[in-house]
Amino acid sequence: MKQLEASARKPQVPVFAGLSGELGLTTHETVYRQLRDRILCGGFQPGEAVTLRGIAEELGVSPMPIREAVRRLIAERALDMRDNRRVVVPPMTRPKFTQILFARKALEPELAVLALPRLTAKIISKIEAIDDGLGRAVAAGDPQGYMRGNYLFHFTLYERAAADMLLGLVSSVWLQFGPFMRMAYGRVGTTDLEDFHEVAIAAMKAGNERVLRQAITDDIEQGMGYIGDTVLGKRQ
Amino acid sequence: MKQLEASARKPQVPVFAGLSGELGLTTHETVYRQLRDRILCGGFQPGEAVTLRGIAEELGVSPMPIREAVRRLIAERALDMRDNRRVVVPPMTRPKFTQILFARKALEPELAVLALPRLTAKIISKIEAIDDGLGRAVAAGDPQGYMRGNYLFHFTLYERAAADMLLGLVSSVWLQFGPFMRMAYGRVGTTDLEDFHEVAIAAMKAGNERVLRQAITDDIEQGMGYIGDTVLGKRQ
DNA sequence: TATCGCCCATTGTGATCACAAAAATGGCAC
DNA sequence: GTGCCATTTTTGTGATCACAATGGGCGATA
Repeated sequence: MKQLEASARKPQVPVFAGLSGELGLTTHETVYRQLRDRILCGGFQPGEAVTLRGIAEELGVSPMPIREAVRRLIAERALDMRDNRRVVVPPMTRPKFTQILFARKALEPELAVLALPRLTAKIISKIEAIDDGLGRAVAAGDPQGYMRGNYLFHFTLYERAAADMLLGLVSSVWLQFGPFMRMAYGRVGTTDLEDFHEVAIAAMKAGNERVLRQAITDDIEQGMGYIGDTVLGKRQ
Repeated sequence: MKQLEASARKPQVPVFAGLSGELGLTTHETVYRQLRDRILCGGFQPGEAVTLRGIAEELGVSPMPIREAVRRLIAERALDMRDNRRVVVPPMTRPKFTQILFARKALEPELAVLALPRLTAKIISKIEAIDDGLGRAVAAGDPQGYMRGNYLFHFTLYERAAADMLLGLVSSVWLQFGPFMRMAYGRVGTTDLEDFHEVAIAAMKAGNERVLRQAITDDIEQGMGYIGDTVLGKRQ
């Protein structure tokens, strides 16, 4: 069973209304967002193969928009195309992990500091609400909820920096370690971690640049250290 | 006149032998590299519209591989798709310029330092040869030759770092200011600039990490400052 | 002459088909 | 039972067609 009846060509409207309520989006844009969300929240396993026709059938569209969405994710290094033209969720390696850690520490604290003077009380309380939900997800043992909350916490802040170009770089970096957060947080509890998010929120309220920068840096080092130790083994 | 005779379907071999001698490459990969090279070397003007069918006819292939190549370049922010679905070479803005400068200074010196212990005498002399050619291009008033040489100088070094993930980020950054180097270097002579490449090469030979890091940083600041002042006007 | 509205060309999007290569499968010999 | 080769299936790639929307150009009207 393909989608619909086949042979009768579907009306090729550029608006995709089948999956999400958002109108005005192209099909491949919707597909892209779905795949991206799944990667960021741990919906794929590292090493898992991704086939165009497979995703196409799963989402009920033709392989064409899948091709474009996957091609885009490959460009962002969220997916990897092997020499045999097979598309897979790339595995983590120690060198790659080291580079990701460096890039995060080099870019994200700056984004946070750029956002700081542009924060409003409303945005800060929104971030606080996200952090509360994150805490509940941890307590409930819900790794995907935790990952989504963590992502939203950081990017709700970073988006306020109005620095699209840097945000794009950081998004690409996050897409590359998404599947490994899942591996790390899926198997162990996370309640024993010190919460630098609280420190960061306090710094936002106080408008303290130095403390915010340090809190984000600490959060990155702690989170990535935890992921690295769990997935790749203790640092040598 | 389309490509070949049309109506007679072309044999859809995944190997593209029409444009470059490199075999084993898909058509969209070849197209991607061509477009990318043109962007990096100033073959496009900022604001210039890029149409799928236009490029397709120009290169003598169907619009399909163009779609994938353009989609990839959009993901790397080398091209921009407007709301009207028109694809253009994105213009430069002061905020974007500031972000690019920050990202370059945050990432490229590190790549150079990572490459340093992995450099061989052969690689260094290759980089020296590139720098010589670059000097000749400047003397000959050949902006595209200068841009290509400058690109090769930096990336021949960076590639030795064996840090693919960081290299990908930096590549994306370069793709975003490529068209503006052209605007800057196309209209004014570049002979009055101090040559930090020489300093960098000396540091490579001496294995001096600190000097190399500083030389790359200086080169970035000088080059970007020149581009910024020329294209965007003096800094306010 | 200036401006508004209509028509047509252009362009991106999605679907479908054809093809080649790689992977998976099955059968046959030993 | 095991290993190897031929066949089948799966998968990415490229081409072509159909469609909707945007944009430009032309003519009519005030």
